Formats: sequence, C-alpha cells, structure tokens
Amino acid sequence: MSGYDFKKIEKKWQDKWEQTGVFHAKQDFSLPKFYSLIEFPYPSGQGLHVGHPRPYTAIDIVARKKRLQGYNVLYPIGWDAFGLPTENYAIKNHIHPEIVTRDNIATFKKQIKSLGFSFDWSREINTTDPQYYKWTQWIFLKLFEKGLAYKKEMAVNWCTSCKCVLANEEVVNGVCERCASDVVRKVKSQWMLKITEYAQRLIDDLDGLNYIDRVKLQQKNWIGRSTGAEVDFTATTGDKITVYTTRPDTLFGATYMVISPEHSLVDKWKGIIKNMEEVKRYREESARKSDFERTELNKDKTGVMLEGIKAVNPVNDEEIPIFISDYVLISYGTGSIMAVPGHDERDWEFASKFDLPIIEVVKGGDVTKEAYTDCDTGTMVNSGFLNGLSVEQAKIKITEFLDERGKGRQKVNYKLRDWVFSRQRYWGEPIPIINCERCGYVALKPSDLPLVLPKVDNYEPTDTGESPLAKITQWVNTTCPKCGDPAKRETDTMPQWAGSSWYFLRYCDPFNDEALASEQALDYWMPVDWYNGGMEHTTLHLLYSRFWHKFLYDEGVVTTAEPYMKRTSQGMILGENGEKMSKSRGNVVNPDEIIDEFGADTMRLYEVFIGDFEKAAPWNSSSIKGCKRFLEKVWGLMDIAEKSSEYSKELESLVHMTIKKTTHDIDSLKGNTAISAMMTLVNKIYEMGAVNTQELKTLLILLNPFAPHITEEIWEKMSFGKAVTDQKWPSYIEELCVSDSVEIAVQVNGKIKARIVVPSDVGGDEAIAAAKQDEKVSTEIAGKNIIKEFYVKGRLINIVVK
RNA sequence: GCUGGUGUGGCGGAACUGGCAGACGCCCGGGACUUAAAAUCCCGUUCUGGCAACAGAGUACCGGUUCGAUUCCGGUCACCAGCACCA
Repeated sequence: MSGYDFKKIEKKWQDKWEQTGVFHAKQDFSLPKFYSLIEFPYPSGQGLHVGHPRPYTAIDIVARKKRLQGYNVLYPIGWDAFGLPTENYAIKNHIHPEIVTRDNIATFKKQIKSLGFSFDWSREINTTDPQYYKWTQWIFLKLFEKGLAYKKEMAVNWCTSCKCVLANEEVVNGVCERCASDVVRKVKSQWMLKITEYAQRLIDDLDGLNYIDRVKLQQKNWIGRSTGAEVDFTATTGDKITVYTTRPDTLFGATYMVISPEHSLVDKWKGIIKNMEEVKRYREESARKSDFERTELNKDKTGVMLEGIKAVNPVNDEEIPIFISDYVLISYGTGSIMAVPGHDERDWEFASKFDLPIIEVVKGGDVTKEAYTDCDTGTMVNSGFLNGLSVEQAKIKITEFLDERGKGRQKVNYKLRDWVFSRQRYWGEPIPIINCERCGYVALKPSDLPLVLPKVDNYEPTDTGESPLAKITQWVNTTCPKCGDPAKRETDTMPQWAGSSWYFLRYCDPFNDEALASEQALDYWMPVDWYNGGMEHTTLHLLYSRFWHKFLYDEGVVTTAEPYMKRTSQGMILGENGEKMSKSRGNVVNPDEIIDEFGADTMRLYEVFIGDFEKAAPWNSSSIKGCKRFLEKVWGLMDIAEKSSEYSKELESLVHMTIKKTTHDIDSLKGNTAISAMMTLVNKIYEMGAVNTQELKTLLILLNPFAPHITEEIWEKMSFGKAVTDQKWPSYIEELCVSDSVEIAVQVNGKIKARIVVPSDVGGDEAIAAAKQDEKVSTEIAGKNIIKEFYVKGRLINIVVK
C-alpha cells in the first residue's frame, strides 16, 4: 500500500465536499433537526491562530456525528465584521475599512476551509453587508418603537490629545493607548437600550436551560438582583435624597450620607455649598478615574464634605453630614448612599479616615476594630423600636415603618445597567433615526432600510467627539419622515454587539428580503440546540443576544423565549510558553504551517487531543507528532486487513467498548479520551496482527468526525461502497462491552496488599473468599479480628482488621 | 477589589456516583535496523532507597469527615477569565 499523502487526500475530499454540497442543511423540514453553532469569528488582520479551530473542531465533530445519526444538521458560519480594530487599522494604514474587512475575510475563509470543517458555506453571512444590517437596524427600530431605546447623558472616555472618544480597552492606566495623553470622562448624549426591563426574565429563564453551571452563575451574579429598600432622606434645603440599601435594618446607624460626585444635586446646590471650589476640584479628579478604579476596596478613601447642607435621617430626625466621594457610583442604585460605618466595610474605612461617629446597631462584632457585616447572627441594639430583633426581622419591620410614613419602600435592585448602544465611530451600523427640531427623534421608515453606511474617504474621528459621519453634511442633512421639515440624521453608529445579537436567526434563512428570516425556517431551526463559545462572552454577548431574542419573542418574531438550549465553553489555547497567544508576545502559532507539515486531519486530532476542552492548554509542537503517528497507523490498517481478518472475541469486545466510549465522549466534549480509546484499539489491532472488515469499517466511521479526509480515503481504497458521510453511526451491544474476568485490588485496612483476578460476574462473598486465599492477604489478617469487609463490584475489596 | 474558575509525573492530560492515581500521547533513557542519519520497531519511564524482590512517600498547602478522599467539608496560597465602548 502506498504512503499516506495527506496533501493530496485532503485537497481531493475538500473539493468533493464543496462540489456535492454534502454538508448543506437540507430544506426538508420533516426531518429531525440539529442546530449547532459556534461564535462567528471577527476577521482580524492577524488571520487565524491555532486557538480558533479548537471550538470549530469540537462542534464539527458533534455536527458530523449527528449527521451520521440521521439528523438534518445546520452548522453555519459567517463574519462578525464591524468593529474597532478594523477601523483603527484602516485609519493607521489609510485603507478603507471595507477593503480591510474584505481582505481579512478572504484570509480567514481560506484558512478555515483548509481544515475541512463541515460548515454550510451556502449560508455564509456578514454583519457589514447592508442586506444583513438592514435587519439589525430593523430590530433597533422595533426597540425604539417600544420605548426600549432612549437617549441619556453618559460619561465617555475622552483623549485630550487625539480629541476622540476611546473605548475602555484603549485606555491603559488612565492614559490613551496610542498617544499616552491624559484621558478624562466627558458627558455625551448616548443611545441606550433598556436591558434592565428584562433583568428578571433573564434570571428566571436560565432555569430551563442546559448551560454549564459557571455560565449560569456568572450571568446571575452579573444581573445581580438584590432585595432591599429605598429610603428617603431630606436635605436641609428641602430636597429629597433617596438611597437604595440592602440593609435598611441598620438605618439607626447611618451617621452620614455620600452622594456620587456627578450627582445632579451638587449642581443644584451650587450657590449653597460653602466649599464649592473644593467640591469642583474633587469632581474633576474623579472624572479622571474609571468606575473600576473608584470602587477598588483597598484603595484609600477620599471625599469632600458639602459644607452648609445636612441631611435628616427619617427614622430619628437626626442631622447628619453629606459627602461626595468617588466610591459611590452614579450608575448603581440611586447614585447616593446612607453610610453605616458600623456595618459596611467601605463606610467603616471612610468614617475612620474622616473621624465620623461609628455606631453599633447590630450586636456581635467589635465596631471599634472593624465593620461587622454578618446578617445571620446578632441582634439589633441602639435602634429604638428595632432593639432585640434579628437582622431579618428588623429589615421587615423598618421597611413597614418607612412605608407607612411614605419615607421608604421595599425595592428590588439589579446591578445590571442599561446597554450603552452609541459609538462615535465610522465602522458600524448607522442608527436609523432622524432628529427633527419639531418632532424630536423620528424613526426611519422600514421601507427606507437599509440605511447604508455612506462610502467616504475620510473616516477618521472628528475632534469634537462626534462620529465621523457627522462630517458628511449631505448625508446628515435630510428631511423629517414625519413632517417633512429639514432634519438631521443620527451620526452615531451601533456597537459591534448589535450584529452578533441575532445572527443565529439569519442563518435559518440568510437571503430573505421580506423578513429577518421566514416564520417556517425559524420555527423549524430554532432554538439553537448547542452553542459553544468563549467564557469571555458570558456576561455581554450572551446576555445581549438573550435580551434581543426575548424582545423578538414578545414581538412575535420568534417562537421561543430563549435562543440557545445548550451552552458550552472552550478553554484557550496558550502559546508554547504557557502564556496567552499574542503578536506582542511573539508566541502565535499559525495553523497554515501546521497543516502544511502535518495535514488538516492531524491538526484536527491534536486540537481535540490537546486536553480538557473546557480548560486552557498550552500548544506543544512536538506533541502533534503523536497524532500524526496514530493516523499513519490507521493508514497501515489496510495492510493488516489484507493479511489477516481472523476473528477474535477480545477484539470484538474492544470494538464495542470503543463505540460506547466514542459515542458518549463526543456528546460530552471529551474527544481527547475518545481519541485515546481509538488509539488503544488500533494498538491492539497491531498487537494481534488481524482485523476484519466490519471492525475496520466501524473504526473508520468512529474516527471520521475527527479525521474526515483520511477515513474517506481509506474507505474508498478498501472499496467499502458509498462514502462514510452516507453511512450510519454504529451502535454497541452492552454485553460485549465487558470482559470475562477482572482484576480486583485487595486492601487490608485501606492499604493495597494484593490484586486478584476473578470472573467479572463474581458475587461479593465469593470475591472476598478468593481474596482471603491470597498468600499475602492471609498473612496480613492472620490472628486478627475482622471488623468489616467491603466489596466494590469489579474494583476493590477492603478488609478492616484489628 | 468584586464575580466565576483552575491547581495531578519532566510535559499535555486520564480516573464512573467516595473505591487500584498516572489511561492515551509527548519528551527522555536503553536496544534493534542502517555505512550513517531520519523514519520505524522493541524495552523502560511518578519520586526516594534497592541489582532485584520489595519498602516508603505522593494529586498546590494545612486541617477535618470516612473502612477508604484527586473526588466531600473548613481554611490558606498561587494562577487564569470577566468587570459593562475589545471581540
């Protein structure tokens, strides 16, 4: 038999698959369906690195197996192509982002195709295609129509030198990534989406989903539901200051208040605050910090007391001072807090630093040394009518008390914040809104979609902080769709998250111009049966897309409340040095080189064999050899099959065990152990020097999802008939998966003393009797009292003696 | 800091629901083949001691529960991911 020429073989089968369209999802909606999905890639300029194919391969294996099991499988791919890196590259190199995107996609496509994935390329989509983003804009208009898109003043990062808005990622240690100049927070009016309206449903509906636990937990904690109370304090100016607290029970211990530096009351009190100069300076300082820096627990607490104004505690009418401090964020709760230094760590630190009174209201700790934050034990003290109650009882009683007097109420709060949807950038979907002086914000007519991103030569940021689109006056100036007066277009674009929030719907029916997808197609394909993606998308992309899907469900566009039934997550492939793969670290491995040297099948095998799918694993160029050797051995099976096809019970049994293991392991993403089982089988065949046709066929089908090219080639060379893709996934016979005898470990007092071989169906008493016959064991237990005997079927015996 | 996760030989990793730790593969050592090298094949390969039989230790660290713990519980340490305008 000739050698294993992977280059020839892989080209041959890839061409064949492309010609026959064997992996295209069938239009027959009567078949059982399986929708498998990977996160569509962002086509960056660096091309693919060996990390990309890991999830693609894992889910490709699942998809290929499902096809062999008779499912109509949809395994699509497309491009999430809007975004910042492309735009920055375009600006730097003076190449239009559209061209950069087109070229990057071409590279990615070629690389991905060379791995022989069973993607349905006939459904390829691209978020930057106007025929695609027409529907992204359409969804936005729906959200706008339902009042879920609104404008709000929000802080953005502003580079004082580049004079443009920066993404958080572009701010490194408080300075601009590119020019190292200072970055300040600047307030701009932004489009927002009310994801908070869906917070409760986003938590509740997790229960029915098959997501890995840590994804569910992360999402729940990100949404961050808490039940507490709102309490209304009154300032000496007469203004109401409402705070949110999860500890209303500690109200008697509130010795001061803190409002966030950007709180509107500070502006209102401009004329009354005596130390306004100091306050102004502090506000400027905190404008330079990110929320992340501001809330760091171990940082030094800073703040300024507002002189000339006090607040009145509604429960005891005591006057307490008001501070501004940057550890209170405008974006969470009401932007102001009541401070209870006795029972909150941050308040305790702040009070200690500013010499404010610390009152103990829950007994149990020592508030002179540290805040006592335990809620489960301890009783109320120094709290008037709450004295003697538990924390839980006090929470209820105080909330009732405040409610009766109109000074407070129970309140559920979420950490989740609304989605900032505006970007002052060029390379994104234009927001289809027109601002009319007479009518306000007016939606474009759906018939005017897509609102195409104007093609311009100059897509550089403006120095006013507006989107580059603002410079294109003939595009900006238009007429109001409502009243016909001259009006201006919105010039902000959407964030990259927009296009990826609904792409899985478009795959169901990618070329429909009447709807984002037909009802029948959505009804048949949705929900996605299995969605795999990175852990890093757990709280943003995954929540955003669930939110949009729920909205579309409410609108009657889709028929399932949830988009994804199952969610798994791959670990990263690290560089050979164990560090994250990146250009700057110089440890990027290019799949092209691997494929050239070892072939796509070896590459695929190694991507899976490298380790636990859910954990990070460092790439190792010498380990790949093992996978290549295995495939060479598989190739060599043709010779063995020709020489001898003698039947052996042992081999038959091993084949059935391998079917069982591979079948289950693919479903639980444990391809690494499936491959090791197949390696064991192949090693056994070599040892025996014989394999029959049925066994070889079975092995080839089992291996086909992992190494599709070589298995098809051997199948054809052996004249086994129609291609492997037309075969059926093998089933196993449970009785054949056990061998006749087993080795059992024998322990005396938990220490292994011997191993005995017994028939696998042996009973406990017999096994223990056999163990006692063993020379070593009998000397160990001689003359001692047997206290207890344990028998674990087929595994171990433990004799406890004294 | 907050939230979630991870920690097993020289390396990647395996181990059902608490039951033989180290499957499978890489590296490495020895041997065969070869003028030689590569490739291939055979043997060995957790550590310590021993020629060996064997003995002892061992799943980040400390402690607990149990006949029995990589697995369960409490604490400590280290590392990784995310933190809302990166995707």
